[in-house]
Amino acid sequence: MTRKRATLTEVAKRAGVSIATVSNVFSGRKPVNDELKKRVEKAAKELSFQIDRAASQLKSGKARVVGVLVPDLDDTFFTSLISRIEVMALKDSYDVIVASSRDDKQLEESRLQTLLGWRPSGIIAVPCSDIVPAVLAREVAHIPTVLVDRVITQSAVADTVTIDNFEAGEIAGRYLVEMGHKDIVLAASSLDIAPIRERVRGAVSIIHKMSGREPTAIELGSNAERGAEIFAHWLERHPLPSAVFALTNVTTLAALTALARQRVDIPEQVSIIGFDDYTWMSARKTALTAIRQPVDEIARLAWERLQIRIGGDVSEPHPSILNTSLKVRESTRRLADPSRGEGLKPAEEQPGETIDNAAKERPNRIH
Amino acid sequence: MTRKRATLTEVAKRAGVSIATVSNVFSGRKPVNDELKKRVEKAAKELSFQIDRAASQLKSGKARVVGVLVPDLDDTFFTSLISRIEVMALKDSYDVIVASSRDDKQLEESRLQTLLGWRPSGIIAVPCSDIVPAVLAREVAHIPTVLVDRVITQSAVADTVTIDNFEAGEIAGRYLVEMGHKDIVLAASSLDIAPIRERVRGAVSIIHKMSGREPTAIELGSNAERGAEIFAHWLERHPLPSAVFALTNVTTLAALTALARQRVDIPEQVSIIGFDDYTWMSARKTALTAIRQPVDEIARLAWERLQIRIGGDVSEPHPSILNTSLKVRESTRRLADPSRGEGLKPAEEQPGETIDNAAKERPNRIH
DNA sequence: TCCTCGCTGTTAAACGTTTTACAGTTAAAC
DNA sequence: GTTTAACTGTAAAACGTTTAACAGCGAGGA
Repeated sequence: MTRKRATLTEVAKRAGVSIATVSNVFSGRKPVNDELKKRVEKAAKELSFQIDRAASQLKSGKARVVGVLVPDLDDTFFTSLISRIEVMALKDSYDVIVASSRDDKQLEESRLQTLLGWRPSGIIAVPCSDIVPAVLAREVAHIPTVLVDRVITQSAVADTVTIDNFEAGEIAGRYLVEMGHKDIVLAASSLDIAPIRERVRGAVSIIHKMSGREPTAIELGSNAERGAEIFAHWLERHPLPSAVFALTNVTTLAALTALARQRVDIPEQVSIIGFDDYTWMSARKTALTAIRQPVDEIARLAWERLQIRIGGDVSEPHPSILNTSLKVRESTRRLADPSRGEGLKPAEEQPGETIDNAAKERPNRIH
Repeated sequence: MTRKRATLTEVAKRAGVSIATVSNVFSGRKPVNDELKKRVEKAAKELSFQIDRAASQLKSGKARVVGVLVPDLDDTFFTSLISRIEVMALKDSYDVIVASSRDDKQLEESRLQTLLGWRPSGIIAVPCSDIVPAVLAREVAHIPTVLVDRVITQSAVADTVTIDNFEAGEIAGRYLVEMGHKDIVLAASSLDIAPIRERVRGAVSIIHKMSGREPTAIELGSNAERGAEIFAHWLERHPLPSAVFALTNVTTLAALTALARQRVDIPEQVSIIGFDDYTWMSARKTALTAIRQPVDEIARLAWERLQIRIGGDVSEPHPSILNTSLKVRESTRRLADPSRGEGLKPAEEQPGETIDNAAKERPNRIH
């Protein structure tokens, strides 16, 4: 199986040049005579030679890898983030090492530690809790780091890219109240997660301000199936709310599953706003109205920040905060007479219409 | 930013031992006196030292990385594969480098080439077409390789893990015919992909055998949105079929989206069988009946084969073929009188019931 | 003609580990 | 009391690159 791979030396010998020349041909650091270059390339091809990254990295100290850590590789939000990061990484010829912390603080530390062993050019991490991993906090001065999504912007020790979670809560809350909803349930994953708390705060505050009511927040965890059970259980012992606002894509799934199991009609009996924007949300008779996170933008910005840091920038940690938008589709119904709890039309807006807050001031926005 | 990281030598100096001892403490290859070990560990912690993988790998030749190549990091099937592989990799303390070929044969080659540059312990690849990437074909003798999913088992140059695609087609086809469906559409991604052709073959053959009818196969590509448009367009110029069998998770989404846009009721007007089994499929009023691929099993087997090869096994390429099952839920309706094309009950089986072919002979099955 | 310069190519010294061969020390065996 | 064996620790040689430093050699300027 393992006939040893060709080395610089062998290629050099075969092409009748020094190893430095071969190295130059591959790295392009110094010009090489055309005729020699041809010979080297021929020899390399014949031996199917390829630079050994370990050796290259050891000597040069440069890595051309980034480590990406996420809390869950089964969560579409994180994988779509990874997908986009991989695209930009390729463009700048970096490779990507992925690791999942599985929402486990301890595993997070150890995964980060091994990631660091690669001496990567940088780390993009979605922490699994508010508190920045100790490894990262310690190492942040030595390695470019960007924290994404689950972060408290204020206290950050590194660059961050997040959405305006409070505003996301507000947008959904406002829309729901405007549609006449009063009895609203907030389907959170876990209130231990700062961004989730922010979304709740945003929704609660605007709902209270506009309607004087207090929405109910329930925690469904970060597993859809279990979340569905919890929610179903909750539904059994409470009167049907008129609307549900799911705060993550997983709780969206959980709520939808529970509602479907109990044969609750959407939006006739219960309106719902989901979180994140995925194809399956439109692949239904009553397409889902949802808060859309700008995943592309998040990934782009994270990569941009990382490159800036790799480039040697040592300025203060830079927080980027992006805005979400509401994709209005068909899962929220207008209640004609709020007090009666009954209405006519499913939704006023055109399906597909977007209520975008893009025009509003974007604090800390790059450019 | 980049104060240099501590090295073995520095730790050794601080602990007052030789670098060999420090190395032994970390690798555990040779026993080290407890008192010394303590000293070394203390020194290491103080310097927040961590073995440099590049150096380690260069010297030892062992990598503890595997490269994983998939055609699309936005496709849940592939990411769930990666998720499971990452779990097993961690268990055996390997790291995972991911790369996407974006269904581009040329990119596939180059991604594979760079992957190889890491001198990984092995490669797990989902090729983007039938023909095995040239790099891999050339290198397969030197590096443990497992090909997954999109593979022609017979001609494989390396270990393969696939599902029985023909059988998957048969299962769905048989079920549909048994439910009284005759006018069936096969929503394929691309007939250039061997497994898809097999699924089509399986469905066509059994449908023909049982009902004498020929289903129509249409190609929707591997992008859900575009697929939806193509299918919508097709629907406009053809009479409604009584059932759709979607052959991939993306075409499932595409078909569902198109059907929803045209306000077609499922299963009243059209029955549908999807592919793959994801949470969103159950998170709907009429939960989706679908062919389930055993993703866990696929990942487990792929990893197992890889480990066997890494262990030095040089026997003939080993094909593993897994069986799929039909998750019967609510999206297929029984047609009472096939000729009339109208029926009564949505489905005979209990929702959630599984028609499993597990008991059948499993060719080439491990164990 | 001599000197300098630009252009290419080479030599050789690292980079931070792993690992072999060896040395020293103590315990067990005879 | 000597020999052996069992343990631990160390010195030093790689691993395959990158990258100074340097060398050879025409050409152009003085």
